[in-house]
Amino acid sequence: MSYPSFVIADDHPLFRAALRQALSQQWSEADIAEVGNIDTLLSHISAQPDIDLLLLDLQMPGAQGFSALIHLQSQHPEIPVLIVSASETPEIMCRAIDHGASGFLPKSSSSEQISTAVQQVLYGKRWLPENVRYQAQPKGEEHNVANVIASLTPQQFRVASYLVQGLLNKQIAWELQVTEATIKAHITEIFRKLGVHSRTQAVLMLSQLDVHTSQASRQH
Amino acid sequence: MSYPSFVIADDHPLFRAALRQALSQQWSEADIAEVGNIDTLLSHISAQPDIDLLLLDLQMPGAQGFSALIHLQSQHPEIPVLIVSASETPEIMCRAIDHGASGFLPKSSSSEQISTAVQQVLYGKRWLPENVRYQAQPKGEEHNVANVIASLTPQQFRVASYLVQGLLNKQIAWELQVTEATIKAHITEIFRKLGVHSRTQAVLMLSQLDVHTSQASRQH
DNA sequence: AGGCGTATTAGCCTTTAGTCAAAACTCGAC
DNA sequence: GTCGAGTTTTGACTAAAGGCTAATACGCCT
Repeated sequence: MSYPSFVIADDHPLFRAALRQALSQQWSEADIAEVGNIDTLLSHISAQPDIDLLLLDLQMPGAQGFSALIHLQSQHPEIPVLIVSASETPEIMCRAIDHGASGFLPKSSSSEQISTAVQQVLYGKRWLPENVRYQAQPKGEEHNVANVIASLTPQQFRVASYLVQGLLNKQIAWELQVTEATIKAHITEIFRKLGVHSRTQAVLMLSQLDVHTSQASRQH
Repeated sequence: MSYPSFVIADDHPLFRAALRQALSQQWSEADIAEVGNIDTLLSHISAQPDIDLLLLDLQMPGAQGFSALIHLQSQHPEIPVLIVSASETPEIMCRAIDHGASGFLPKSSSSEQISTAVQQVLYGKRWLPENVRYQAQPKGEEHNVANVIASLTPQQFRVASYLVQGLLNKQIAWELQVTEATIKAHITEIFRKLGVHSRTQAVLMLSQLDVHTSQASRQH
């Protein structure tokens, strides 16, 4: 692994650049890719599955909360994921670990801490901030919803992501460049897997996995 | 102003470095200071009040929300402040302007957009992202979801409660012993007060305030 | 080759959602 | 009392959602 391959998934170009800078100091020959949304991330992984570490932001356009992490773990369980997030609460960190992340890195970390964390995760170890110790979260309804999310196909997952952002079928169709009929077919299948019979109930279930920060739903 | 003086106030060392990088590309001779908390910022301003522009993060330890901005504006109204925040909602941007900020820059901005914004603010102009137009907040200070809920009439609140449980209009009508048309009228009014245009977006907003009690959505 | 799952789309139909204008009902103020 | 603002209610109308069947295409596996 003398030339590690990294992927940085974050919607802030400046922060991506900063992460790249921190990584390239330690691994000068690394292959570092940057993506700004989930769609691009999924496409990139499909085209180039040989990834040593994915640095993933929890708050990204196209995926609320842990849904992207869960989906990635089911589709590509061999890729280690280091969550990089502005959230600092131990609860969110442990939930990320529960959903398959290899580590959690607050965005307030210094360049040195980032290097340390990445190195630990590359060695196969788990990493959390010094003051946090892992503690399994009580598993309840969230676990069931997580299983459903893991069972969604990639395209179904994209549709679900837009669905839980409050978009209309017509808008989702435009975003994914398909017709509305296709979206309806996917949504019907998502309902079946979730065990619900209306859009509202689906949104309520999926939004359980949201990291409850302070984000308003998208306006259009 | 051939040698402008900047102050970057953000609690993320990596992001501070990225901002410094973006600024020094345009203003190679600039005097750029970095602070990571409000106390240091206030001390720095006292010692060195000759500042051309302050780039201020809204989420900083020592000052929740707009309090730091308000305080700075009252103590040093002559210092232009460009808010740099992860928040992307037009409402927060306009509230920042209302509290005296000279501009608002989402953290998702590119290096070029940052240069443009800083330049505009240095020229004394106001700056907002392209797709956002300034609009004074009509509802006074706080227009959050809690306030909207407080403004609902009793019947509207009942409808909202059933709405956020995933019930269909028909089911709500049955529960409240009125016709479906009545429920629809109430829901339209709830949308207006929430500022949304679809049931899904309303549910997303209202469920933000849900305590983690009755998670399971009701089935028919 | 054939089978299997995924993705896409169409057409047709029913149900649900959402807007608008307009009644009817409350309840305190004058 | 009655005036009026706010609330509650309703039907008519338009848009969106959702079920159903069926067809095409792509890749993957044995």
